[in-house]
Amino acid sequence: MATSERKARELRQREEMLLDTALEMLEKDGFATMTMDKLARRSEYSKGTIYNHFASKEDLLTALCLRGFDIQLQLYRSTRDFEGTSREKMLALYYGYYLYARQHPTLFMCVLSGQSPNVIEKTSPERIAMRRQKEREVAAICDRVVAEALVNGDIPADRERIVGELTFANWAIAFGTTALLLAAEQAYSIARLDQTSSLLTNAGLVMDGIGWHPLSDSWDYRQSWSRIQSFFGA
Amino acid sequence: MATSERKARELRQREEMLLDTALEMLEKDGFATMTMDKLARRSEYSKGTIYNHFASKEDLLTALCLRGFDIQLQLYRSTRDFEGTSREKMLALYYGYYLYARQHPTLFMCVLSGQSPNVIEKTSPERIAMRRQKEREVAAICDRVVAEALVNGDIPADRERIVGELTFANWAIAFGTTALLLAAEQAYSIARLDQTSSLLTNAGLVMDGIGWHPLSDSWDYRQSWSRIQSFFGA
DNA sequence: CGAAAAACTTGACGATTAGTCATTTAAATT
DNA sequence: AATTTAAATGACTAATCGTCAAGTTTTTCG
Repeated sequence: MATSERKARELRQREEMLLDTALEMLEKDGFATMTMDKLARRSEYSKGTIYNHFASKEDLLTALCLRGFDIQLQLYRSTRDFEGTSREKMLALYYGYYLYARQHPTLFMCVLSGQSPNVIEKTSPERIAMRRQKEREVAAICDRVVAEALVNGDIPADRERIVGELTFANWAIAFGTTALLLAAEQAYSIARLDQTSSLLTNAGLVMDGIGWHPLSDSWDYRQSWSRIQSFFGA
Repeated sequence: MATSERKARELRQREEMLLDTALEMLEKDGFATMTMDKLARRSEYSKGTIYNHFASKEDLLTALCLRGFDIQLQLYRSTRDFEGTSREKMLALYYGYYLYARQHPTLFMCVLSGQSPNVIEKTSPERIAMRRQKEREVAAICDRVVAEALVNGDIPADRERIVGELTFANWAIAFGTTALLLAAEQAYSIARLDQTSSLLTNAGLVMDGIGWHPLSDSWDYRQSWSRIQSFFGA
């Protein structure tokens, strides 16, 4: 059945194209003003066809969330080649997260609002499952860095520390800082330079709090930060 | 002109009533399903009258944000009478924030989504100003606790530390932790006990990272946490 | 190849929704 | 009591999501 395979591939390609278009509209005008009718018009397919791909507007939103996770994952995975201490590797993840949020603020917000019950209810079970899968993949990458640090002894094992707990703490400060800065930037207007600086500061506080060596008073993390920046820049 | 005063008072009362009703509907069904028509029907006023109070649905959303800030502020202010170290006082603010998010998850989310450009654009300038004002009040309460700690010497002054920076770090971890837990609770189902425990942990990490004395290895913050809990419970 | 069957596409349509505004109703003033 | 002022109303418009019967294309198979 070569034909059916080709069909499936074409469907997948069109779905990507639809998501490209939706993303474009989204990046330009936000989610509220992106309508299914406009998407139909711009993609040159009918609304019915679009509803063959997405069960609802919320299902489309979740499909975009998946893209968000993919971007995040790609950035995270690219840090594999980054050389440095375990703490620097974690810092690279922070920076990747920041880049993702900066370059795709709308997707970043989608991932957040896509968690609300109202969206989940109207999303197809398949996509919900995919979302969970990707979330797990993201968490796994952070877990790996934390686990390495625990094995190395970079994080002291004297207090009973669970990997998931430490990952969560880093995730929470990264998310909290990024989300607040992003929101503030949109609402008021905060300089971009202050943003990465705040993130570095907050990341440092949590990792110092964990006791993740080398601590910030015995290492120049501003320099690490620059190194990470040029790593991603290259 | 006693009559016009009475008029103004009646208007204000009705507005509160409308917000009560909207909040009820919101807590039950979420923002998307709360419609102005339904609000009109349930409040037994016409749509036109409702639009005399709120310039748009987004304006109503912002009015609800203001309520959220009021609840948060009330909880924060109530910690004035809480006796303890400066770090315990900050911890009490964390707990107040948690209570606010727990008891009014929808308002909590409103405050977040109410920052989006799309909402702000459609909100009346007066309410935007009120929102900013309340944000400042919340920040001021945190700032006061941080400033006290700096004066006390509970936070070491050796590194140059700015009050706003430290407030922001605490805010970011409190917000990040709470928002992620809340979202996870709604999407999957996470026990409530783990939630306050995570918040205590994360708060501890940041404050240890700041070097906020007494550090967590020389103080039992679980006990402080219980004390705060019963303080709010009373 | 050609006809029947299966799969897919389409856009008009129904049901809702945000927001407006001419009309009606109530209140205040003189 | 008449006039003026202010406020409430809900029918109406435009826009939106999602559906589905009718039409079109593609595949299958004798």
